[in-house]
Amino acid sequence: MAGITSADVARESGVSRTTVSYVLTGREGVTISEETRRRVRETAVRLGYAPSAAARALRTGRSDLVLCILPDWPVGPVMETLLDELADELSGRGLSVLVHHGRRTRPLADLWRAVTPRAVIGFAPFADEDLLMMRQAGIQVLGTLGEDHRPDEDGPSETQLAIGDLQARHLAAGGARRLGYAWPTDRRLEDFARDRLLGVQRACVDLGLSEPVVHPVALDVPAATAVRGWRDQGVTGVTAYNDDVALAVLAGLRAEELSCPGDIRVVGVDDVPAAALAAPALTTVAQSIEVQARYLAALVLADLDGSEEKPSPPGPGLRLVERESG
Amino acid sequence: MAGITSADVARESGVSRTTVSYVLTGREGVTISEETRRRVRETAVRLGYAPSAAARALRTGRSDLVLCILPDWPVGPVMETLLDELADELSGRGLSVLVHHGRRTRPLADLWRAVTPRAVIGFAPFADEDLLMMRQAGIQVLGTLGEDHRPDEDGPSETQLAIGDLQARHLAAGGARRLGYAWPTDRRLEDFARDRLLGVQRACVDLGLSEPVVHPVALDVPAATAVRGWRDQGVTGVTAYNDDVALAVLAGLRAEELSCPGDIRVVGVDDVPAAALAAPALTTVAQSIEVQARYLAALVLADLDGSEEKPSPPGPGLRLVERESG
DNA sequence: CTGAAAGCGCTTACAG
DNA sequence: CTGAAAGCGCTTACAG
Repeated sequence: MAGITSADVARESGVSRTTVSYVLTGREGVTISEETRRRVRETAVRLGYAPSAAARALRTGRSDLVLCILPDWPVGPVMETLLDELADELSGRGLSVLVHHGRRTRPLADLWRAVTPRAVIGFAPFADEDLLMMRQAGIQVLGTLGEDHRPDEDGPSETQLAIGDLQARHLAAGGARRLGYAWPTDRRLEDFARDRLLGVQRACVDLGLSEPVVHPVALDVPAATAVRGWRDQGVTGVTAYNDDVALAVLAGLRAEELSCPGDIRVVGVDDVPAAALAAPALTTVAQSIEVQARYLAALVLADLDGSEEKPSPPGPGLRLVERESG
Repeated sequence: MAGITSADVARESGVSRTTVSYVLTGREGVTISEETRRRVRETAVRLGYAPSAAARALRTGRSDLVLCILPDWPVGPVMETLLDELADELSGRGLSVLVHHGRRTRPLADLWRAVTPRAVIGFAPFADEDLLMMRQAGIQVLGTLGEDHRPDEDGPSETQLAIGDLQARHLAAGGARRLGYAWPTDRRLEDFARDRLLGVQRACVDLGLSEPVVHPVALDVPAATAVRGWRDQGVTGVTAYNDDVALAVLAGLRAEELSCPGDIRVVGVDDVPAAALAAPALTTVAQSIEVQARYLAALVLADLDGSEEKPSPPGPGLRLVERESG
């Protein structure tokens, strides 16, 4: 053990542990001479003292960690960016972001008990029981589906609806009268996919188009079957669940020797790096990750500061990135 | 606070906290009646008792967490899979994997102090100082570049060399006499890229080919310039740093209206999902993630069990996935 | 076979 | 302005 404790710092500086603690935690309302403060801080640095987080957590019941729980499906580059941004925003306030890639193999409780985080951010829904326990333990719990912050609600997410809506309207504006929806075969994505599809469906109703034609699309193989289906049903524009699905659709189009955008146009979601490099380059809906990250960070910090008023959620911040595919 | 402590369980079960601790940690060498054990365990479950990890960490100086430090560049789906597998392997032994996406904004020490992990796995090199401090604190530190486990060494990684070698030999076997290397423009990837390129270079020497022609390739735009360069220099086979880079090369080929594999063949690394969907489908070198994950897990568990002999490292486990591009 | 007690390192009322 | 002391919840020699 390195084993440099606050007692060591106290002894070296000729003060009590109380004073060391006051100085180092920057406690307000205590008057300690500037001279003493400097001496303590200097000694701490010199000895390479870092407070035991375990002891602090035990004493205060709280750590400086923010725990992010990811869903059990591969999250992709967009989520990665979001987490990076979030970590950046929070590190300025002494908070560290820790991520759990959540195959839920062990009870979630084991995890947050072990971490005693200040806040838990869930990128997948929590079980009601977990939610309750964490709240009882005084942990700030943020749920997020897309950017929405409301773990308790069950209705479709506004953002997901807006994504589908934007995709559909773009294709309709380009002249498509009959749309297809490329549905991910991965079961774990169903919740998101449902809401996005609903957005497309509502837009179709609104625009006087017929119901979108849904075909399942796997991610690892050209979506030839789905493409043939759409072709035979007179579909000229396909909204894909996300860019990964859209890539499979484009591959299916090539396999069936249909032209894109000539025969069928395609629009994805996420603007992953591969989208710009696809054949043809993929038109897609991008979300402004920075805005989401800042909002999440603001939520955590507002709680940290004990401020009553919560920051107001940003809009969906969607942006259509127009390329060649649609 | 939920606030159910071992004292509560002890009182409810009519035993001492000592006994509760012995029963619940499954301590060997103590004889406690089966009857008592059952009663304690049952009470614990009934009360929803979960030991305070902070207290346990303070007392024992160790938690059940394994901390993974990622590099500050986007890691992609391969790393995600690796982390998932690792978490799976370790969860069976009561260990939870936590990931830190490492823009090194705060000192690393703050992080591991706060987590008191049992082991730290670095997917990017550690500073010597951090390494020393963690070791001193009794934390098991594993470094990994690719799959190699040797944070201290400086020479090129055998695995990275082998990747480049395999790429080059495949293209040469297909008839290419002059190779190109697609070098990532992202500075943070240089260490890996250098070793992989070195592997290609050595293979070229070995095969009697001329030096590979290196061109930088950005990830967000078709690599038209690089492609023109290779064409003008008579290159007929391009080894790319990874699949992302290869995708940009394929896009550049299309932009320059060169055929692939007809004019220039391309081989990537990683076998990301998008590789199979590229135009043309990308030939690539895949690593066996499961094997790496198991090895890493075995390393952690060997230390946990205090076993002297370390598991022997698996080979690179490379596999050429042959598709249309090369 | 079981219990009383010490102690991990911190923070924080409380007393000077 | 500073210090002695309690206590967070656990584990673990040690004594019965």
